[in-house]
Amino acid sequence: MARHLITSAIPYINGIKHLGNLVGSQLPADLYARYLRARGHEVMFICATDEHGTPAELAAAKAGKPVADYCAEMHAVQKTLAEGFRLSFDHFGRSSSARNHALTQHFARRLAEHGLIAEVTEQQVYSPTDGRFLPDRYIVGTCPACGYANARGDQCENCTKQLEPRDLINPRSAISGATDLEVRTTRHLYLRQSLLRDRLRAWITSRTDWPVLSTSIALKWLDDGEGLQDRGITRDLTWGVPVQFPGAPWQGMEGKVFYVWFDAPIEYIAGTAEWADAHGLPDAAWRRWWRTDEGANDVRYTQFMGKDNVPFHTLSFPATILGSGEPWKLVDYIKSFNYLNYDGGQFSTSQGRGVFMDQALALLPADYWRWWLLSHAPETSDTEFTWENFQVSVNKDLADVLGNLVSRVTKFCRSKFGEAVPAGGEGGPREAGLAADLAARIRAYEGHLEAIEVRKAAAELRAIWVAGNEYLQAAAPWSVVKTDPDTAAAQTRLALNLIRLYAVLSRPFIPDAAETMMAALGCTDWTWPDDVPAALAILSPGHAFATPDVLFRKVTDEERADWQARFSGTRT
RNA sequence: GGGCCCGUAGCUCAACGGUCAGAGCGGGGCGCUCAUAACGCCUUGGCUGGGGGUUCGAAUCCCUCCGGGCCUACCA
Repeated sequence: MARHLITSAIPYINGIKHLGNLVGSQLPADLYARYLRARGHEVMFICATDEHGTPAELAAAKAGKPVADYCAEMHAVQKTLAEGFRLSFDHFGRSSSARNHALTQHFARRLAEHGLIAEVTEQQVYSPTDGRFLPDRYIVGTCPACGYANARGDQCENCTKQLEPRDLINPRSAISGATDLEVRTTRHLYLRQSLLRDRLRAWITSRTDWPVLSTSIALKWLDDGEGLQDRGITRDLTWGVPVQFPGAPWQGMEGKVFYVWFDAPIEYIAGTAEWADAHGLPDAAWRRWWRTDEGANDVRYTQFMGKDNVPFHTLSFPATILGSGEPWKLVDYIKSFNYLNYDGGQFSTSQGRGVFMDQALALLPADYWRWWLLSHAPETSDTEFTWENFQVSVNKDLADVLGNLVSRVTKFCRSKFGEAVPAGGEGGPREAGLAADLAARIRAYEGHLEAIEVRKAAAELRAIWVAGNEYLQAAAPWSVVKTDPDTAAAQTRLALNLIRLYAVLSRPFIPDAAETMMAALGCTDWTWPDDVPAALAILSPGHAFATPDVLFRKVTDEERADWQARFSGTRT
């Protein structure tokens, strides 16, 4: 038994996430966590909401609510949706928690003590009308290169030219439209991560087993141009972790908070502390996951994230950890994902394009989405969601291959032997062959899950389901029963045990259906099939079962067309 | 502008520089009748984006062009 710490990139607070967000971190992290638990490992799976930053403040203002209230409400919404998708977090925390405030301030102080914090005075655009400093992209104006009227201060979306806010003609606030912008002097803390460049490079180049997506992005940031740049870690905002606090090694930082990307990854640690608090456990309970001097030496830490998050997890956060000089656990493996596109374009939270988590659950149960998303996870390149593909995949894999298998076996048994595992007969070469075939496939399935090869694992699981149908077709108990009832009974007994085996194996992907299968069999034995022949004999003669309802229904052409039309525009 | 990733069958994807480039879906045929008109078997289908090069051997390595995507440090 090993100990696994798993974190998913924490979803931003300003709204409900779409399926692309889900498949890019939380869902594959859940698959991995569920698999490792099934194998008997000790798992700590942490996620949270990322609640700070300008967009949260603006979203709250738009909703007409205090930002703290808005975040609390949206956290509750996201927590409910996570539960709806059966994301098995040990704790779903909040980056605004007291724990994260304390830890973020702790790390900042430690970094300062090691000479890794610089105070920098700089000029930034301020909008008196909005009462806030404006990030570059919140300043819009006419592009000096192409004349596009709504170019952003960081880049013109029309001609893709990189811009500075001062380049814009007739600049105005993207929030209020105000034009009375002024440049003000402000002072900020910078993380001197350039000083850690060599240590970071040594660490990253030693991670030879990471996906190329993870390492190539990190190396580019380390070596591009003048190399890794120092990074501002504070902002002039009100909602966040205060920079000025008792014991802070700097002065005059009132009214400033830490940058969201500084405090967000620290929430992985703080979220584990929140977990301990929620269970009334002492600090040692969470520190044994994070402090290598307090028991975390044998922990394997895996992070899941979309490719846009990679720089922060390979550079900024490790710089924080390394720079602290304290024995905090560094990540062992970073699994990063490309993007899921929607019907020829991108999913977009800001534009309301695509299918969002709440909408998806209103259409179909979580397992349908989990299966499609995981079996099509964008591991090597961006992947496209289309309704046709979704319909075909769900109907064929879930309804026909797995669901119908459960149905044909239980109904056949009910009609010929009654609703109990039949006695009599014994297996022969065909049954031994099936067990051997399944054993080989299960070992391959385990290998793919341990390597977090999500699509390959899904394909192998499907092949395992298919093997059941192949066996039934070859054994043909519906024919055998006419002349040799004992042999048919043995075949049926094996087939019923196959359902139990499939419930165990499928649970990481489709937890609800797995529970339904197991419940129908009146069984609670979720033991992982290390010994396949033994696993195929757990349900013994006389064990009663119930013929379940349709496990997965099919998506009709009418529904597909309806959904396609309904989700073709933007969310209102 | 710079960097990275991707381009393989109608579709979604596989293939440590090494048997004939493989699966699933779709198409065609056969079988079965227990089952959600479900299942199984067979079959169809590719100049691996174009062009050059390295090599005994290239989907794989190098160059170049074309197409798509992402990042480029103040959105997160």
